[in-house]
Amino acid sequence: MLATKTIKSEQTKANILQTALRLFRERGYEETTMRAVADEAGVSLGNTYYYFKSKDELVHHFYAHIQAQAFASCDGVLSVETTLRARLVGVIRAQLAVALPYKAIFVSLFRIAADPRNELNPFHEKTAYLRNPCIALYDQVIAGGNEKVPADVRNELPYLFFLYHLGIILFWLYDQSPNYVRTFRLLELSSELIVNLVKLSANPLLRPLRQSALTMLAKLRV
Amino acid sequence: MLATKTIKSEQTKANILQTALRLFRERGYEETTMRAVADEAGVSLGNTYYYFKSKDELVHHFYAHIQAQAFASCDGVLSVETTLRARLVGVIRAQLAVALPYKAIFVSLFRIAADPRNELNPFHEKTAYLRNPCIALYDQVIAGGNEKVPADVRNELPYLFFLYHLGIILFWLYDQSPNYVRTFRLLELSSELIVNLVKLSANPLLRPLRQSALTMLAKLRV
DNA sequence: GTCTATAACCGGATAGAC
DNA sequence: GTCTATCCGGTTATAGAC
Repeated sequence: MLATKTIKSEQTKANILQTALRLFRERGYEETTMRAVADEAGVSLGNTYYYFKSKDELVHHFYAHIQAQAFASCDGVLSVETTLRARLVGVIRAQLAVALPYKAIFVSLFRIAADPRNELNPFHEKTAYLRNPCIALYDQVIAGGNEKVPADVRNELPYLFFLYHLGIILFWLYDQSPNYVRTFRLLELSSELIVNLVKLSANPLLRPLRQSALTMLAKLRV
Repeated sequence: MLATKTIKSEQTKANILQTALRLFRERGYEETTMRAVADEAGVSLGNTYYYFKSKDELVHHFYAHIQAQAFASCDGVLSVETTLRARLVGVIRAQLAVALPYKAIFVSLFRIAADPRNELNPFHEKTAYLRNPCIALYDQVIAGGNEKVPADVRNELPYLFFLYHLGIILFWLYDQSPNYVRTFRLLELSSELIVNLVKLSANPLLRPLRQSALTMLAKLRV
């Protein structure tokens, strides 16, 4: 009896989620009303809210799904590329590629995740489980590359690459160009700049600049 | 007769706006309902919409109000400071000082203004009336400073400073430290870094890096 | 033709009955 | 677990007063 009920509830929940994801895809996020999700899933509005306490929560399930795909795709890149730049660009490209078909939904999600008070923002402790693997990914990016990086810079780089990757995503969200050519252009050009800057950071001429940059990062660390 | 009516309507409009700004301050943006604005102003909901066709429009007035104050404050800075760094830091400090008492409102607005599709976002054409004077301000910052800047860099710098200033504000929105000490620390340290980078940009050794940076900016220009 | 007020719509979210 | 009924707030329609 209990088992039957549990199974049924899981089916209902899965049904609602699948319906919602389909409608998000077909109509976009804002155009998908909770009433429409309930109707199409063949349940009541109240029941939909019983399983998902907000419309946002439906989007977060979708987001988690995409994340898993993206990380799998990055593994492929890291096992092939050997230069720092190719690995960095490859990983970001792989993540973008997975997200690309769902841009409209990511834009909507950003609205929630950008809120500093929202526990889903990319710097909140509650999203550390998402952020830390991502930083670890950029550590792998550097570790497997064949460039030498000064030790002090090397320490900060994974987190800086994580920030860089957030920046690219931010740009993408605002990018209105066809096929997001501007985003990919930015990625190509800025990654070259960044990798060159990393290489140059070992140069004595840039030592004072490098020192004050590292000091700044140290002082801002929480 | 006509004049009387016009005057009365202007008073009504001003009354609604002042009430809205007060409530935004007291309760925040999302917590301020249009019904509350109407109630507190002693007019009907319909009348509020007669004068302001959306809640966003009230926000535009709020922005304009703050910017006018901020610019006045910046004038003082620009007539006193002579070095590029002091002018840059002074102008950003002045703007932050004006915005400081309204942080709660800015945070709640950010959730809306961060949305690329929302007309309140800082890159939207509907906010050009705020953005362009701001870029012009940073042009003044550079023009009145006694540092020499290579002409090609000089061209891009006002917009880059505008982006930098948005970055500082973004950091501020997330900053939970008492009196926003982290934001001011970031401002001090990063501005020094940036001004040093601008000075170094004239150095022949950095010419390739500078060139590719400028090329990137040119290619990304819409 | 300028202004004000009331009622209603829409969609996200909740309460409480069964 | 599921429903119906309802709230809530942004927005609109409309009717009419001056």
